[in-house]
Amino acid sequence: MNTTGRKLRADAERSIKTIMEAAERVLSENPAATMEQIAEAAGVARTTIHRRFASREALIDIMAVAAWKEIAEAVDAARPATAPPRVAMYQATANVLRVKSGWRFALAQHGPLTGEAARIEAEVTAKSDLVIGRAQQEGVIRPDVDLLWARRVYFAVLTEAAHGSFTGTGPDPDAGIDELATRVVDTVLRGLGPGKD
Amino acid sequence: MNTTGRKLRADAERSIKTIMEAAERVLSENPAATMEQIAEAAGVARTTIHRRFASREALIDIMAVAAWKEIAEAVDAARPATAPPRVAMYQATANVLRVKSGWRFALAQHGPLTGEAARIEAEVTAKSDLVIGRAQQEGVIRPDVDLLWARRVYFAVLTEAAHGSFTGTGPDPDAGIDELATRVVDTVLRGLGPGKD
DNA sequence: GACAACCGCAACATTCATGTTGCAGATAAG
DNA sequence: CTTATCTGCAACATGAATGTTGCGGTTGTC
Repeated sequence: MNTTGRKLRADAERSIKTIMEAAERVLSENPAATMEQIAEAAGVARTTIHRRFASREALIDIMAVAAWKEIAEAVDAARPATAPPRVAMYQATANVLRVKSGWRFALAQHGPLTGEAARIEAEVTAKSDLVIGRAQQEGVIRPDVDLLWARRVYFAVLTEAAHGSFTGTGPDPDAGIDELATRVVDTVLRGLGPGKD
Repeated sequence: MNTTGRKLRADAERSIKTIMEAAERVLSENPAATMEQIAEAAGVARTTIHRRFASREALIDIMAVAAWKEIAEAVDAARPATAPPRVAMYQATANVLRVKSGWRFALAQHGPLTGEAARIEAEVTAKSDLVIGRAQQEGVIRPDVDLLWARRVYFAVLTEAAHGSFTGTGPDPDAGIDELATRVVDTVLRGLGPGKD
């Protein structure tokens, strides 16, 4: 396989991309799917996968890194350190939902992450905590709320929202995502109950 | 193995119980654990497991059924059809959290459930919807909230709360659970933000 | 157009989990 | 106490998935 970062030919790069996309598709429906099934879905021979990825584990790890990089970009694009907390939360939620729809498997927790992926995940977590902390300082989150709990709840609802309901790229795929993001932030901050009665 | 419901000897029943408990322990830490590892944790020979359970799949399925039965009892004990919605929600949450702490693996989603377990899960879902629907009628949940979304959010937060934080049976193991249940219901209904400002 | 890289295919080696069988000794039940 | 059941152990069968290698043909690259 290719451990060295040597320059690859164009068709090889294409194979890698095709394989990772197929793997994501197949594994998101059946995490125990075999290399054979992935190869078939990708339209390549099984040996080609082994040529490009040292092992099944390596393939999954590389997918996780790629996915988490996109998540990190999605969060950064929401300007977590500078934008008003509410805006940052909404933006990050929408961006992350978009990324999650394409990396359902790679972003699912398969035990604790390791290596590069773990590092990026930690970065994302830190940035999330930053936003949540700023949100509390500015009164968007109550002062008595534990921030660790706040993050866990936010992640849980975000992940739940990402399940299903990515039904086909209709006329405007972003409309659904934007609405979903609004609902996530709204639910986490206001809850499901009435304000005061 | 034992397909027929014949009367088993006391030691056989004991084995079954021990195996299921060990399986829950081992599989909750590593869902891909082998029968060998489960047998070792249970202190029995691997062949004994196969004597009591037709296959790995059967073992897991039986565990799922047992776990969901306990969940169903936990929900029923909260009187979902008659108790005031807030009370029922709180009671069900506390009861379910207790059960979840002992059946982490068996209650995790391993693809859609089948057979008996699926039936019980559907029952539980129906009763949850009942409580949530009554909650909305009585104004505990806003009228504009989609009930399917409400259930999904509630389940997501409940599951999140069940992760970790079952640290040892201290002097009063229920104190932690009760506090956790309060926090779950409070978070879902009030959210993390201020009431009005 | 020449050369190197890449792919499909077939064949093989290896490892590992699952499930079975038979038997000798232990243990519950009546 | 007698009998049927249960367990551990050792051995075996099977099947499946992973990973490797070599070759002939194809496809980028310069």
